[in-house]
Parts: sequence; C-alpha cells; structure tokens
Amino acid sequence: MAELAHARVTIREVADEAGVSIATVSRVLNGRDDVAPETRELVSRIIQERGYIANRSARGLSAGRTGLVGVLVPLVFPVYFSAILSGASEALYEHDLRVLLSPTGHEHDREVTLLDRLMHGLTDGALIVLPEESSEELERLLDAGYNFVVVDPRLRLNDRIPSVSAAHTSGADQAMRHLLGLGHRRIAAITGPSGWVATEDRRRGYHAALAAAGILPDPALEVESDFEIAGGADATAALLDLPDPPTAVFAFNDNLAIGAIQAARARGLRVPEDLSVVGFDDSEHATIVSPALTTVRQPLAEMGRTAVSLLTRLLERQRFETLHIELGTRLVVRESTGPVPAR
Amino acid sequence: MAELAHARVTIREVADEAGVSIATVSRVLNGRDDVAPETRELVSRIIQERGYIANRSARGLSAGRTGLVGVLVPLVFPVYFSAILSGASEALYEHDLRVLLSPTGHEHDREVTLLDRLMHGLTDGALIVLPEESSEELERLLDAGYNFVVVDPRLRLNDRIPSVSAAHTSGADQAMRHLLGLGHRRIAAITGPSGWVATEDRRRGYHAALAAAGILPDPALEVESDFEIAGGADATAALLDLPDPPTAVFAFNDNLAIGAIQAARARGLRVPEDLSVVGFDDSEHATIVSPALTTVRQPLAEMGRTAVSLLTRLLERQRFETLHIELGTRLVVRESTGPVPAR
DNA sequence: CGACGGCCCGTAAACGTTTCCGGAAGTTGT
DNA sequence: ACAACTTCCGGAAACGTTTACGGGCCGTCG
Repeated sequence: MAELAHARVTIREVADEAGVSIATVSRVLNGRDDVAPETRELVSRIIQERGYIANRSARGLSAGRTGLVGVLVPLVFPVYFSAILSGASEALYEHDLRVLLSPTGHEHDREVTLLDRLMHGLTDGALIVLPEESSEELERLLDAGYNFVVVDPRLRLNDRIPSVSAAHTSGADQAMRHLLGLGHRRIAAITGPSGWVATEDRRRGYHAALAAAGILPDPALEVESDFEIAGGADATAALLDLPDPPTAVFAFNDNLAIGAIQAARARGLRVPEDLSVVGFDDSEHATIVSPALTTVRQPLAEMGRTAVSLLTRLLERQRFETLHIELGTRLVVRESTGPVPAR
Repeated sequence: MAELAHARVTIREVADEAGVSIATVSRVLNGRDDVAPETRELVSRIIQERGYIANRSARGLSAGRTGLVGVLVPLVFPVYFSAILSGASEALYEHDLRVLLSPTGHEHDREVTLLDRLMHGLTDGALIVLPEESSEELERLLDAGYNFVVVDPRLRLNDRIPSVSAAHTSGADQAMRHLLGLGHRRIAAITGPSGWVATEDRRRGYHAALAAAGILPDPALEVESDFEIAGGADATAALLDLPDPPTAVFAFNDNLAIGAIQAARARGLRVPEDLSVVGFDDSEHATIVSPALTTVRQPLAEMGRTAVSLLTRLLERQRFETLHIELGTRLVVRESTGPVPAR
C-alpha cells in the first residue's frame, strides 16, 4: 500500500514507534556502537519499514557535515572534463557522497564566488579541475580550513596544495621517442598556452627527447596554440608553409592533433604517409577519427577517482605521506604515425 | 586585512553589527519588501563588508527549500548526456540553483534509491534524463508531490508527467527524404532498442517516408541495435552481406553511423560513393569523423535548458499551458551521403 | 557488601535560518 | 482628537538532526 502519507517521516516518528528516544535512533543511523544489539535491530527494522531517510539539511546543520562535495570544472561538455567528472562522480557515489556540480565557464570570478559559497556550509570539500586561481588564492582557501584537491593544475602550485596530475613529461618523451624511432628528425610541436603546467611539462619532454637524439630544436617548429581543433589546423597550416616543413607533428592534445590531420588533408597530404601526427590525451575522439590517432594516454577517469580518494582521506583528517599524486601516461600507437617519407 | 577569523560569520553577527534583529537581516537577504530603504542599505553594506554568506543547510531546514536540483543521468561521459547536462547546468546556474549530479549507471534500482534520497529534503526538484522508471513509478513520484521533469523519455509516459524531448519522427522523415531525393531506394535502418520512444518514433518517420515514396519496407533492411559504435558496425556488416544490399543506411544515432562507416571501410567500400550513411544526434563526433556525418541535429543543450525552465516554473507553482515540450530537429547535410551508385 | 566501572540510553542544547505574530510609531481620515 | 491603517521591525517558535552530559542498571572486584 504505502499510502504516501507524505508528511515525511522524521526521526521523531521512528523513535516513537520504536519506543526509544531520538538520540538512540540517531545513534543507530550513524552506526555508533553504544546501542544494544536488539535495540539496534528493532530500530533498523522500523527505519526500513517506514522508509525513513534522514533530512540532509538538518544533518548538515547539526553535524556540520553535509555529505556533499563540490566539483568545479571549467565546462561540462568537453570530453576531457567529462571523463574526469565521470570518474570522480562514480567514486564519490561509492563513498556515499553526493556531487555538487559547478561549471565555472573558465571564469575566474565565477569560480571564486562559487568556491566561496561551497565553503559556507554547502559542501564538505571540493575537487577543483583546472583551477583558474593562483597558488596564493588556493593557499588562502587551505588556510581557511577548507578541504579540496586540485585535479590537473593549470599553474604550478605550492606544495601544501593537494593535487593529482598526469605524467606530462614522460608522456611527451614517449611520444617523441616513437617519432624519432620512425626516423623523423624535423618534428614540430603544437603546444598549449604557455605557462600552463601541461604545456611546459610536455614541452620539457619534447626538448629532452630532441636533445637525447642530438637534435637542435628549431624555434620555427614550435608553435603555441589553444588546445582546440581549429587552433591545431591553423598551426599546422603555418607549419606546412615553412620552407623546410616538418615530417611529423607532436600535438599537445588530441584536439590539436585532429586539427593537424584536417589541415594536412586539406592540402592533399596523407596521414601518416606524408605527415605523422601524434596527440595527447587519448580522448574518445582519438579512436573515431581516421586515421585513428597515435596518442599519449592520460588516465582521466582514474585521475578523478584518485582525487576523490585523496579528498576523502583529507576529510577524515588522516595524516599523509604525499599530497601530490602523478598518474602515469603511456603511448598508444595507432594509425596516424608512420616512417619518415623518403624525400 | 580580512584576517580569516574563520569562525564563519552568521546572521547573528551581521544583525548585531547593524543593530537590528536577525529577522530583519533575513528579510533583506530574501528581498522582502517590508524593510525601510535605509535599513536595507545599511544591512546590505554590512553583509558585503563581512562577506556574509547564508548557510544553505540552515536555510534548507528552516524554509524547506534547498536551492539544489538533482540531475539524474545514466552516465556522465557519453557526449549525448554531457551535452544535455551542460545546457542544464548552465541554465540552473543562471537561476541561482545548484546542480546535484547523480549518475545512475543505467541501473533501475540505483535510480530509484537516488530519487528517494533526493526527494527527502535534499533537493527541491529534479531533472531525469532517459529515466529507467516506468510511467507508473514516475506518477507515484508526482503524487508524492515531488517536482521533476523528464528529458528524453525512454518509454512512453503518462500525460501528467512533464517532459521535454526532440522531434524524432520529423527528423527521421527529413533524413529519409534526403536519401530518397538522392535516388536511394534500398535504404536500411539501424535502429536503437525497440520499445524506446526514440527508436519507435524514428522508425515511424522511416516507414512514413518510405511509404510516401511508394516503397514497400523490406524487413531484412531493418536491424535493431544498441546505439553503440560496435553495434553499428556489426549491423552494417550483416546488412552488406545481404544478397541485395542497401545503398544507404539510416542509423538511428551518430554512434551507429560511425560504426557503419567503419564497417563499410573495413570491406573496402567508400562512403559516400558506395554507401551513403546518415546519423541522428549531430553530436560532436559527427564533425570530426571522416567523412563528416550527414545527420539529424537534436538540440541537446537546448533540451537541458528547456527542462530547467519547465522545472523552475513548476517550482514556482505556476499553472501550465503544456507539460510537454518537443524541440525541433533538422537535417544537417555533410559528406557522408551522396547519389545512389550506378550499378 | 559497598564501591566502582561499563554498558545503554534519555534529556536537552545546539546548529543558523525563516517566518508568524504582534507591537510601536507614524499617517490618514473624520 | 480619536480611530483605523500602514510601515517597519523584534521576539520567538520551528525546522530535524547530532552529540555532550549524566544517570540507571548490572556485574565485578576487593
């Protein structure tokens, strides 16, 4: 029947029906151990029967914990962010925490305001993906006693700030060795915005691999872009116009790589026969584009999950070995790279 | 200085500093009109200065409204859902509502449990994308007084249930007319799971267009699949093995279409020269795959936004002209379709 | 046999708001 | 000059929990 008597059932009713006080009900609710087994059993049964569910607001107010975790992402849509979000929300669900999703639209002010609100009794902590804030601003949050972990920091952060990121440099190195191994010598790089950790670390790998192969980097082969498809296409077009064009391009993410393929195709070049392209991310796009992208895999969902486990330990006030986790990357070879063309 | 005195500032402190009661502060906070202009001004200034932010839990407990809206999606990652989520969260932000994201993993029980919790004081209402529940279960929610709107109903729903969807039939019709106009006569359909609204309505458009062109539908050309790439590839492979294979396939979503292209290419067929393919959704994938997909555009983000505006009106207890909104679809012609090949 | 310690459990205070009710002061109408 | 409204604001209850504190009961130990 369950006649929807919908004055929602409160702890009071459960207590009355069980013939105990609300304190006792609360205790069984929270798994405290100072309740007699048979009492616990009785109360549990009634909770079950009446379909009682604790009011989160009341709990939040009283206990200071809300069971909500804010997740700040620049945007929801791009696969890059939704992959992280997906991993994070799954992990959060397993910890019985709810996700308060907050897209910041890449706007610094909006992110600050949002965080401000989140701190104030709305959430227990937060995941901040690709934050707009400076290290100082983030430290301030930390000092205010707020729990959060940064995923994929945009700028270099102070050591005190918990973060999880990917092994950019090693990934870039793997990509370059692959290209070098195929005989390429003129390898261009299409980077992301300079100053970003992801850009600079990958750039470091690019240079290191070049140096290890005894190749002097040519500044003309290094062009800065914006991690978008169109940017990748433009950059590639410029690169191909060079008097001595590259035989391979290392794009710093998959979008750029896709743009590179489009630009190459636009001027009749075949990939990989005439131009090799390697990306970074291994987003879903990498497998559906053709030729399928050779790219460096970042474990995005895993990064989300890892951030959650860091955060939950933070929430439980555990002591830490390390606040910084760097997840490994590895090259996935598909169809967009091949031996250097014979001249 | 803002010395982070971080005993967080409460309404009490603001009231004391302004020399008024907390009731008055609450009134200016909520924009009530029974406050003298200069008092309002004074209080507002102090709120500003002290950086006061209302505690949501307390507000939720006292006022019964939390400012949170649950968004239930099967999964976060697939572009289809993240596009809807993106539109919805943007719109929710504009209404000063926060998003409580709940991925259900396509599991009926999990969705039910989640909804149960959401109802109980956690949220003011919800958006349910592609719900797992039957119409009856949803009606029960409605009767319990919970506010929600369904986005892209999976099954046919009772009229009382607010929903927003896309014009499946018309979209399918447009796709078919395009193919028919190119001279195709043997046009296969790769459908989604039968019983789903999206599948059945698109199937209706498929049949209607065929009928209008005086073509008898061939059951062999209609194969059911699962909206995934691999499914599309398998279905297409089977179709191409037919004694009299189709010259065009109408895939009921972009994933299926991408699978179709892959399968065609796998056996050396060119798209669109040897086989035309049209998809449905116009997801981001449609533009990066090659050849770029001719597909029916569904305004996914717009559906999210629309659902939010429906929900907010529901929350304000407004009376309604209509509870069902169907957003238009339109064919986007790109490169995956062409004239029927000469035999 | 009395004191002490554990186990269970109830009482009540607190959490920070919103909102109902009513009262003081000021305004208008007669 | 008095009644009847308005306008503005304060007091206090209520929202549904968690948790500190203390007390009754029982068993154990000296």
